[in-house]
Amino acid sequence: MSTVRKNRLSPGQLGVVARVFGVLAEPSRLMLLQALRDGPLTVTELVAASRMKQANVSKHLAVLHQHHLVKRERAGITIRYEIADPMIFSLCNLVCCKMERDTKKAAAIFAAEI
Amino acid sequence: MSTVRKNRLSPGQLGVVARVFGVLAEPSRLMLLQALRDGPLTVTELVAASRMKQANVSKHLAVLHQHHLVKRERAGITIRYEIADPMIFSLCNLVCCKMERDTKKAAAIFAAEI
DNA sequence: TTGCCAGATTATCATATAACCATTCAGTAA
DNA sequence: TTACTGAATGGTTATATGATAATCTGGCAA
Repeated sequence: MSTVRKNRLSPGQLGVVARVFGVLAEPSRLMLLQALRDGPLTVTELVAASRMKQANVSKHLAVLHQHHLVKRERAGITIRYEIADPMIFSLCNLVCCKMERDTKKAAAIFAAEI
Repeated sequence: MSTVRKNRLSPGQLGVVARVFGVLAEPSRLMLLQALRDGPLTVTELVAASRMKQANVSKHLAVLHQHHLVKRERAGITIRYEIADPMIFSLCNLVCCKMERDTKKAAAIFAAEI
C-alpha cells in the first residue's frame, strides 16, 4: 500500500484525484452525504432531508455513485443509498479542523489588533 | 477541539468546506501544491515546473493563497510560495489510498487510461 | 391489462471558471 | 528619473456544471 506517499503523481493521477475533490466540492452533495451518516436512506427520504427537488437529488446521487462514494440497493420499489467509504468523513474532518484553526488564528489576529 | 466531529454542519459551513474541496478540484493546482512539497519556490520556478503560462500560475496561486493553502513571502524582487498547511497532503493521501482500493476492483479501466 | 408511485433521464437556462492574451503594477538597478 | 524584470490583473472566449421542469422507466397492486 501507499505507493503514492513518496512519489509524485502523474498528470493523469492528479486528474483523478482532482475529480474526487470535485465531487465533494458541492454543498448539496455534502449535505446528502451528511444525511447518510447515520445509515441508509431512500431517495424520497433524502429529498425530504435536503429540501432539494427530486431530479436534483437523483442527479447528485448519480454523481456520488459514479465515484463510488455511495452504494445503492433495491428494497422493493424503493432504492436505499448508503455511504460506500467512511474515508469521506475523515476528509471532511480534516477540512473542518483546518477551518477551526484558521478561524482561531483570524480571531487571535483580530483580538491582537484591538 | 473537534466540535465538528459529532454535530451536523450548517448549510453555511458546508459551503465553506465545499469551497476548500473546490480549490483542490483542479489538477493544475494540485500540481503546484505537489511541486511545493519539498520546499518553497518562486513563481518563475513554478512556471517552469508546471509548464503553465505565468498568468495562469499566478491566478491559481492567488486562489490557493486566498484559501490559506499556501503562504507567500517576498524575497527581494521575487516571491516565494510555500505550503501553509501540511494537512493538504493528508487529504491527498486519503484520496490516493481510496483510488488504490477502487483501482484494485477495476484495474483494467484505470490501466487503460494511463 | 391499467393505474400509481419511486426514481432516473432529458432539455434548457444560468452561472461559474479555466486558459489565453495583453496590460499593468511593483521592486531593483543604472 | 528611466529601463528592466517578476508577478498580478482585466477582458474575452470556451467549457463545465447546477437548478428546474417535464418526461420517461420500471416495479407493484388492483
